[in-house]
Amino acid sequence: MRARVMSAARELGYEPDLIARSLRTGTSHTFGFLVADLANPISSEIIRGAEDRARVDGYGLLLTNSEGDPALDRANLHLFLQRRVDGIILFTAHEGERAIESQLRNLAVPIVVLDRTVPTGSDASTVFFDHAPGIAAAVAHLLERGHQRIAFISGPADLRPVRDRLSGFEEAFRVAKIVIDPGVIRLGSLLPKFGYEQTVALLGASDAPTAILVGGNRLLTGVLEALHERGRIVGSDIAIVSCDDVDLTRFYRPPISVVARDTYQMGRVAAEMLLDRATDREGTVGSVLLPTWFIPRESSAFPVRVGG
Amino acid sequence: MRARVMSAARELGYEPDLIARSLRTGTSHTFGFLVADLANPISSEIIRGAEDRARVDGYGLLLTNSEGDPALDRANLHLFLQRRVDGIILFTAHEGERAIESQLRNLAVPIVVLDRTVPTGSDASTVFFDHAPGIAAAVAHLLERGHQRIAFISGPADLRPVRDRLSGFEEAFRVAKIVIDPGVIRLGSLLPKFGYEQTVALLGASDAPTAILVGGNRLLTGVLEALHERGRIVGSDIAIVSCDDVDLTRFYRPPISVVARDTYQMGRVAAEMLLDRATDREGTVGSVLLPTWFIPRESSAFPVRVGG
DNA sequence: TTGTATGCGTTATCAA
DNA sequence: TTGATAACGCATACAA
Repeated sequence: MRARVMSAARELGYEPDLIARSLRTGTSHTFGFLVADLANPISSEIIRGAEDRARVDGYGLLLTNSEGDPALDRANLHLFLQRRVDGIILFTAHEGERAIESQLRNLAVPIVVLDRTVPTGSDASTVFFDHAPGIAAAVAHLLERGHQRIAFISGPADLRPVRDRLSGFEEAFRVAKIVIDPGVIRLGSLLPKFGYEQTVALLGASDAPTAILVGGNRLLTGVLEALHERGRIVGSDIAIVSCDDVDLTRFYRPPISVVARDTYQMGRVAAEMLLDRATDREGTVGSVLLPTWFIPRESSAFPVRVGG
Repeated sequence: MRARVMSAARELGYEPDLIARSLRTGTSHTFGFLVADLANPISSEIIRGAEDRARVDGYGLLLTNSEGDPALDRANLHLFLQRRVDGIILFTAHEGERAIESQLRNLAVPIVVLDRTVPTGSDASTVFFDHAPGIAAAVAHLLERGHQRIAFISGPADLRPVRDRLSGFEEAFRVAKIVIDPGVIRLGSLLPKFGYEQTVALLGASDAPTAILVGGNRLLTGVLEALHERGRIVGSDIAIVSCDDVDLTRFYRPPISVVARDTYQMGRVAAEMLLDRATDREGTVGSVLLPTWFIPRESSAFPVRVGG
């Protein structure tokens, strides 16, 4: 009797309507993914990981890109809720946005926040990268080669990855028992323009650094542009270490040393955490810390000349 | 009377349920975006354009990545239909997939296919890049500098962008009244590995090319790897022209000439076409052709030595 | 096992 | 203008 219905359904080309099913069951089998900077290759990798993992369990990904605009973040988050997504992955540009934080407190659905600190009391899950050790290893590597003045260019000081990288930077100096000249620390923005400006400023100073640690993958292009303009040769005139192992760092001549991380895995883990909470498998709010590691390459291999 | 309801709604924190609305109205305000290679920066740019445009009209983007697997493409397409999306953007890895093509014939929703030929009789809209002129300009530029043996490495011959680029390549030689040695045309795959293998083979031949035209942005890393390995210097030992203006081509030393295109715009246009059909504004099946252009840089600037 | 009724939260229709 | 009611397509609960 059941078989007759099935065959009739096939004959008529019946397709279940997932929207009607969602209305009835209250589960949309969809996660919202809010990303602030889709142009960053890091973002696509995370999305790829999350989509791969979510798809296995039949979940789809609703993607929005806010281009770093907090108002858009807020609106998109609101839309996710109205669309009755079963979970949200948040990869915002800023931290401590009032409107977002209030959402994080009384949330109707599971949320995973990526590499951003969440306010105490919110029950959002988190996935962090452990930036400090990778950076510390990079700085130790530079110090070993005789660099004394190592500049650090990175984003706004209130952003968790920036704070984390800064603490790794400071830690390495502490271990080496060397005092940091605060003038070499340039925090402000993760955009290429900032990398360019700060590099120009650093090179122009009387006590120019012999090495630059670039704390953000998009900063690197700005830094390189400035170095090219001033005729500095990476890997002999100046040592460079960047963040994230992208095509540019791998295939630049000389290859550029980086602090690497597995962004695809971050996406997978985030989706996994949502699935654990969305389905029945005893999911709860949690936090995962993923490693970073230093990959030395030619851009920072040369020993610095003493006195130079 | 209406005002009283509104204020009560606000007081109770009422939020319309978009799923219920979808069930009733039959419109989900969602587009499905099927991409085959999310790891390609080109894909993210297209997605960014489409999402930006769709959002303005209140449409969301449901994203799936098939990693070039036709079976996944098919499954994802099917899921889109069950989810009652209002339109679909298709950016597949292959062309002429049986299962996909049959979907394209009797489609329930508007579809826009990106840079792939659709079977005659299907009423899918299309957005193409006009690859040939950009490539032809690049080849003309190389011929002017005295290059006689210009290799062309690109993807599978049945892929529209590859055919299109090949025809631009051939056209430039025809105009210059030079016969192409078929041995320099290497079609097969758009992946870095293929670029590496073919470059190694080309360099090893007795009549090695003096210039390589790289027909696909991901091929470039493989080509560069092979050149580095063999100690060839880009821009003096050999001329290089690649496709797509990405970070690597802009900041490589010397900067690499490229055939550029506006991928963000492709995304915008695709979303626009779907919106025209999804809403009432007289949308119909159409086709848009977007330009490509040649950007000469140092990697191909030097004149080739006569006889060399 | 098989059939029938109810409700999910909307929008649309029709009466009052 | 305002109010009551049906229907979108499914899943569930209950009756036959």
